Amino acid sequence: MNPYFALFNEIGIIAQLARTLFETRLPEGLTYPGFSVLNHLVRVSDGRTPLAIARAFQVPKTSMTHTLASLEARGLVEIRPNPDDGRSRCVWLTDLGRESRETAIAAVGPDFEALAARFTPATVAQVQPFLTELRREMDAARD
Amino acid sequence: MNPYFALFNEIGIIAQLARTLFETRLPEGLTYPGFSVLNHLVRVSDGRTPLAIARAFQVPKTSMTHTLASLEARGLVEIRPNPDDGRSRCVWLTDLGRESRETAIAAVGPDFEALAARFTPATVAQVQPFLTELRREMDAARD
DNA sequence: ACTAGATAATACGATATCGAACTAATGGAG
DNA sequence: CTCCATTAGTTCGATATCGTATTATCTAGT
Repeated sequence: MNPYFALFNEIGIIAQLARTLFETRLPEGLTYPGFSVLNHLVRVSDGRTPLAIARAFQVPKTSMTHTLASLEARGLVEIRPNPDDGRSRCVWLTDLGRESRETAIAAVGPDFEALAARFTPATVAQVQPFLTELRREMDAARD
Repeated sequence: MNPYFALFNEIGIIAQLARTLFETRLPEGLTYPGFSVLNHLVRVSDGRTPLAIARAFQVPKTSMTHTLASLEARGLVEIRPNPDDGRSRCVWLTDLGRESRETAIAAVGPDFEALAARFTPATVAQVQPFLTELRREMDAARD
C-alpha cells in the first residue's frame, strides 16, 4: 500500500479513537468541537472573529456559527460586535468557558498517564516535529 | 502544554485536513465514511458483519447501519443474511464497489506526489511504526 | 424443551455538519 | 460621493451522526 495513504489511514484512526475517548470525558453538554474552540481561544488568545476560527479549523463558517451559538447558549463564550468591522463579531471566553476547558483537560489526565506508561514523553517528542511539519505543509497547501 | 495533548491535537488537525482534501477528490455521492468502509473491506476482506465493521471504526452501530444503507443504495456493497446467525448479516463488496475504491485512491495520487516532494517515503516509514503502535495501544485500551 | 439474559440490527428522534442562498457592511474605482 | 464587487455572518434545507428504545435471534442454565 502507498506509504502516504497508510500514514493518513493510521492518523485518521488514531484521531477517531482519541476523539471518542475524549468525548466520554467531556462535561455534559460540551461537544468535542466546542471544546476545541475553547482550547483554540485559550491558546491563540480570544477576541477572534468566527470566520478566523472557522478557517483555523478548516470547517465551513456555517458550522462555526452553530458551534459558537451552542457555546454562547451555555455561557462558555461571549460574542460581541467587532468595533473595527460592523459586519463582524468577536468571540471572547467567559470565566466559565476557561474553567470548562481546564476541567476537560484535567479529566483526560489519567488517560494520558496510562499512555505515558507505554510511550515516554521523549518518544513522543521525537515524532512531534514530523507531525508539526506535515500539518504546516498541508495547511499551506490548501488555497 | 502536555506533550500527549499536543500530539493528539496535531494528529487531529492533520486528520481533519486530510479528510477535507480527500473528500474533494471522491466521486460524487461517495462519502468519506463510505470510502473508509470500502477500503476496510478490501484490506481485511469482505463478508464482515455490520457490527464488526462498526467496531473496527469505533463508531456506533446505528451510524454503520446508515453508512451501509447508503453504500448498498449506490450498489457499492451487497448485504446478505449471515448463514451462521439469523440475527446478523454479511457485507460483500460489489465489483462497482471495488472500482470506486480504486478510482478514489487514484484520484488522490497527485496529492500524494506533491507530498512526496516534501517528505520522502523513508521519512514517513520512520514515523509509521510509532503511529501503528500508538493505534494498536489505544485500540486495545478501549474495553 | 423452556426461559432469561445477551446480542445483532433497525427505527426513531435529537443534534451536528455543511452547501447554497441571503442580508448587511466594507472598501476601492471612478 | 456613488457604485458595486467583496466579505462576514446567518438562515434554510439536506444529510450525517449517534443515543435510546425496540425487535428478532441466539445461548446458557435448568
